[in-house]
Amino acid sequence: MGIIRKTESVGALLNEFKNGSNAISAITLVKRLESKFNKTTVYRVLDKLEDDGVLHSFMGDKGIKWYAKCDGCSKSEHVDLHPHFQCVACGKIDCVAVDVTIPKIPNREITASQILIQGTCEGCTSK
Amino acid sequence: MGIIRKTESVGALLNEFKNGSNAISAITLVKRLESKFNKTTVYRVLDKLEDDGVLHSFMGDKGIKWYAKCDGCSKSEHVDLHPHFQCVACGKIDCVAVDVTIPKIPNREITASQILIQGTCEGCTSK
DNA sequence: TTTATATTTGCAACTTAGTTGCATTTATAT
DNA sequence: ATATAAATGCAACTAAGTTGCAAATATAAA
Repeated sequence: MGIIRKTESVGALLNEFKNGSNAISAITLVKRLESKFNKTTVYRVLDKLEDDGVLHSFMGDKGIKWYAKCDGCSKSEHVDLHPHFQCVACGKIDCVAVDVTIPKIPNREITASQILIQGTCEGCTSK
Repeated sequence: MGIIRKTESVGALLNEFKNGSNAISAITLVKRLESKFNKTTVYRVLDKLEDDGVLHSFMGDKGIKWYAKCDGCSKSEHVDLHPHFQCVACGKIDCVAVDVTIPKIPNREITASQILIQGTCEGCTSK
């Protein structure tokens, strides 16, 4: 069950994702907003925004949950099968629009894939 | 720093990975061996076996750590950049030997990739 | 074979990320 | 204006994994 009411917390979270295609970890959002909202609320609103197809989530390298704005997702269908890129130097993750072809695997039916590409981002390479 | 002594715990853990290319989650190993070894020991030995290139680890879907036997890894170089397949029905994960080509991304230097392919395995499809 | 010593182990306590139950508050339709 | 379902805050909890330290043990040296 997604968002039903337009509350302050929903606005605040959407605002965090307003600009940029960067992903933000759940725990980062909890910390950023902890003066205004309880962490339970943050986790719950993130959950609902994902249900609604507004955000999508995925697991980062250290077992923590990240969220990013959906592009072309709807309540009924999440098309966020794009890879994510994590800079091993600064830790930032963003969505990348490249297509990665997953080959068929004998005797398996593939329905989804989680691809985390790791390396160094532009800012960190030049340092 | 990898394994230095051949202790009972090392033997027990290696034994768990003896047959099959299946991955086993750290927490599963902790539970399987909890009558014989402390969980701290299990986590530490897994760590060392990874250092030695005997096992490799990766993150599963729910933020938990999985281990599998390395194939062609050494202490100095882990070549375990192969994808893993997780059955969404039974939860089992194994290493798959397919090659997935990660395209170059502008302004990023790619050093590694974590690919988790999800779907249904043979056993679960036929049910 | 004994001894010295560094490695390994167990234990308890801790950490981090996230979840749950429940009472209170609040947005929205009537 | 009010009823009511949804949203929130709080505290307590869970699950996976980590840390510090004292005790035990594998291995090399004598």
